[in-house]
Amino acid sequence: MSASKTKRPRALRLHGSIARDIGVLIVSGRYRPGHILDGEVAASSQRQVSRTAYREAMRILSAKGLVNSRPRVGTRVSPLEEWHLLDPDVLAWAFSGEPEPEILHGLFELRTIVEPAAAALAAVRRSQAHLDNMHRALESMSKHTLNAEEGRIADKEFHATLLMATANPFIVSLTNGVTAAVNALTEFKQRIAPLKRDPAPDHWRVYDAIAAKDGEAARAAMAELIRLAIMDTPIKQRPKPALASRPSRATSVV
Amino acid sequence: MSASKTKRPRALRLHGSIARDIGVLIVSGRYRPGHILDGEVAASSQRQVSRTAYREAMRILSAKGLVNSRPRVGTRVSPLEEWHLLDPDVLAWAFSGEPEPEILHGLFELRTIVEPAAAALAAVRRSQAHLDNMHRALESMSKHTLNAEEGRIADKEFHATLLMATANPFIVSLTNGVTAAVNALTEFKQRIAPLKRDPAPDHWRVYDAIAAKDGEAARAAMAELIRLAIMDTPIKQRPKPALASRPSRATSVV
DNA sequence: CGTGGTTTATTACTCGTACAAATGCTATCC
DNA sequence: GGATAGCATTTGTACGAGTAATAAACCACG
Repeated sequence: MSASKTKRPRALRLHGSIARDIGVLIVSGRYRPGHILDGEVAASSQRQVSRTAYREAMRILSAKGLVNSRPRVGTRVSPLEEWHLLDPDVLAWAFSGEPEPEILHGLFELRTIVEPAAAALAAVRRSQAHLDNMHRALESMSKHTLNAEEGRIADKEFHATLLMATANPFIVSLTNGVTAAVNALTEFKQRIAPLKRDPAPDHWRVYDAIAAKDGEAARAAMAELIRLAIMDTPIKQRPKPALASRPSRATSVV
Repeated sequence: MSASKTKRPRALRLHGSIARDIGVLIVSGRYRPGHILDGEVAASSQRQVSRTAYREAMRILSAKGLVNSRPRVGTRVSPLEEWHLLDPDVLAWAFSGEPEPEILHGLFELRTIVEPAAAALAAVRRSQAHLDNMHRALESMSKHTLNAEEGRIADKEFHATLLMATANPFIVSLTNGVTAAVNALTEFKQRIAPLKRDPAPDHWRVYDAIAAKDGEAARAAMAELIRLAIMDTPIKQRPKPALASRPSRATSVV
């Protein structure tokens, strides 16, 4: 699991940063679905980069379902339902600013569905190595708390190991995305209001159930953990219903 | 939902087909994680394409977590846990050949977790438009059966609309991937052994529960539907445990 | 007045070459 | 023997030219 220490490029390459910039503009709502970006020549010269680099950035965004390009039309921002929201990068971009309440709620709802079930599977399938790893992570988390970077890494590690213990490649694939989001979310929560409640006990209850190979107990403990995490998250109530009722989307979706 | 009829390029572009070719080689296990692809100049000249096109293909694969490139090292196939398995393209590539039993089982397990919960949400949140759309899809499915392309499209439409009715962007995002896989899977099942059982009644039960806004009934009906779908799928028992016990992975995962 | 095929203009797509930057490897020096 | 500077290799970035796809304008025809 410390496989996440895989050597990566220190800084993003040019095409990577262009993709990130425009990707953030898209997921943050600055470029709405249907919006047509500037042509390759114009956009690349505006940004003072080569057309090659800009095109490679477009390939990245296109691979993540955020845009699609066609001759004679240009590069158009794809409708929301085509976005690969579970892609780790897309998720990270979505949480780079202040996440929309809608997104926040949706992510918690998904976690409420998937993670308790995953905990139940993990309880049955986990190896001793998984268990040890989760134990180490929880000790580190208890020691450093979520106020320290090290504690947040341990939290991520705990959830990642749990999902890996399910031995289901698709659930494992959710790992990166969800942990990326949870990480961003934890930092976000810290920015707004430092956590008062100690989250370690909830995690230990999940651990104990998994250690005992008790699937149903693990499911219940994880459900409770997520419920508490939701309680701790300051969902910003949107005072203006401007964005809430998007007439343009409501009609187009179905 | 006929929004899925969005005009798409008739045929894949050059970079797209290169990405698909190499992507299939990777997900099918021909290129194992850690394998280093040929250098850009060699690979592009072998395929008689420009380095530009080949590089754009690499950017696509990289965006889907299948490879990562670094100067002086080359382009290396990423470890399995970094693959974006829920990406529609990756999923389609995985099912383009004969899917691994491991993958098949994992996908069904994920559906067992997500779709009943989604059905319960959909029952509460669905609009009349959603309901009408699902009704149309089921009528078409009952009429054409899954043996015809039109019936399979209707099946896809039913599941897609159901997931959309949850009004959860993340669950909607699962739509494309899961439907892509289910579609490929249905075709696969048809190739092996045409379906004898009529799947329409199971779908109607889900529909009725959603129409009645009965969340728990919808959850149960969907769970049963998936259970039956699993029964209908000929899981090929792998006689040789060769691939089953991958010592290289087991140690590296945790 | 509409309808179907044809042309055209625009845009992304592909190509080839050249040079720059990053980085693993190695020889060197202390 | 360990740090360090140089080297070689591979990807990264840039530019310019020509090709292919296609939406929209156009025109002939019923």
